[in-house]
Amino acid sequence: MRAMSKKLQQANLEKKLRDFEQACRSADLKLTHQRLEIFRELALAVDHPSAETIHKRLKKRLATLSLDTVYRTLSTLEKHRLITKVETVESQARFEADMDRHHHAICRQCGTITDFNWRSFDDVQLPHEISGWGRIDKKNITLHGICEKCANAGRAG
Amino acid sequence: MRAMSKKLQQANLEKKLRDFEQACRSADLKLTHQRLEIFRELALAVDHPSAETIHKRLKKRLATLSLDTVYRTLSTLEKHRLITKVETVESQARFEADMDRHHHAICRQCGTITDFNWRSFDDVQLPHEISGWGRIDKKNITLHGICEKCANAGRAG
DNA sequence: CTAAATGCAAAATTTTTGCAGTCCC
DNA sequence: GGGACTGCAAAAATTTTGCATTTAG
Repeated sequence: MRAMSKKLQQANLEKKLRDFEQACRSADLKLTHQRLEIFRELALAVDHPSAETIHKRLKKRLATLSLDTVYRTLSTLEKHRLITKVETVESQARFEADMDRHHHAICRQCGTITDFNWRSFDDVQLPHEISGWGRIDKKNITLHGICEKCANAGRAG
Repeated sequence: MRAMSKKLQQANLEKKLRDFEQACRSADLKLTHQRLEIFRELALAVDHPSAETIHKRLKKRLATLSLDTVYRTLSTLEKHRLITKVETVESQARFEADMDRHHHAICRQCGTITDFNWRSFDDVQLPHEISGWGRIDKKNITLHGICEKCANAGRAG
């Protein structure tokens, strides 16, 4: 849902990686090979992968990478607010490296999570009913439904 | 966040239970003691409990109730759209029996999930960016932050 | 009666942890 | 070199499943 040229995507990824390295230094996190690759994989992914999925994908390049390192790394990066855990209804946790304000649409058929922006919503005031609740850090929308691809596959097959 | 008199709450619960029994009959789900009590516990709860929490609470009254029955029952009721799994970032799944449109505020300190309504949001049109995504069944807002109670506790202690 | 539901036990899945060795700074 | 990080293995936490028995309709 976010059109972007290949060139721009590449530049974007490189900036993200530079920012990541900087953030690790500031936070006294060591820039290990595994850590860097896990972050890069997540920054590159558009499907909000789980720890297991990231591990599976990296195994091809990093044969010795262990699943518990992936878990530990994701947990560390989340603690330092360099990545986010996505709120879902699934049993496996899913992650993203995009820390800009955005929202999610989840297909309950194929599980794909798609990002979208909604600037006018981001700035709107919350209803009075919840105004006394406390300090709000984030307001996320999650759409649930059936994506176009699955809807068509259902009709076809 | 939803003020309601005790009397109204009681009448509400009774209606929910009647509707539940009716729905079970229509769906050919047997009205077992356990099933009824699990639903009642969830309908009564305001904190969106996990399977384990429901089990713990019911154990006092239903000493023989097993945790796997709670899991199985919640799964069955969710499949029949009589309850919902709440989207969270936690590892334990949390449930609710309130099937009316509403939204959630989650405290990342104490984990409490609070309901709120936002009718004007429910009717608003989605941004163009996501309009071609597919068929949308639900649009949920989740607020993340620190609830008033935890904020005060932090300041005090 | 009969199909569905329960309880028990065991397994599967997902995530976390202790420890010894390795690697970044 | 020293503390943080990794991999291994084992454990913990969460959820699911097979099967014999019980129960609602």
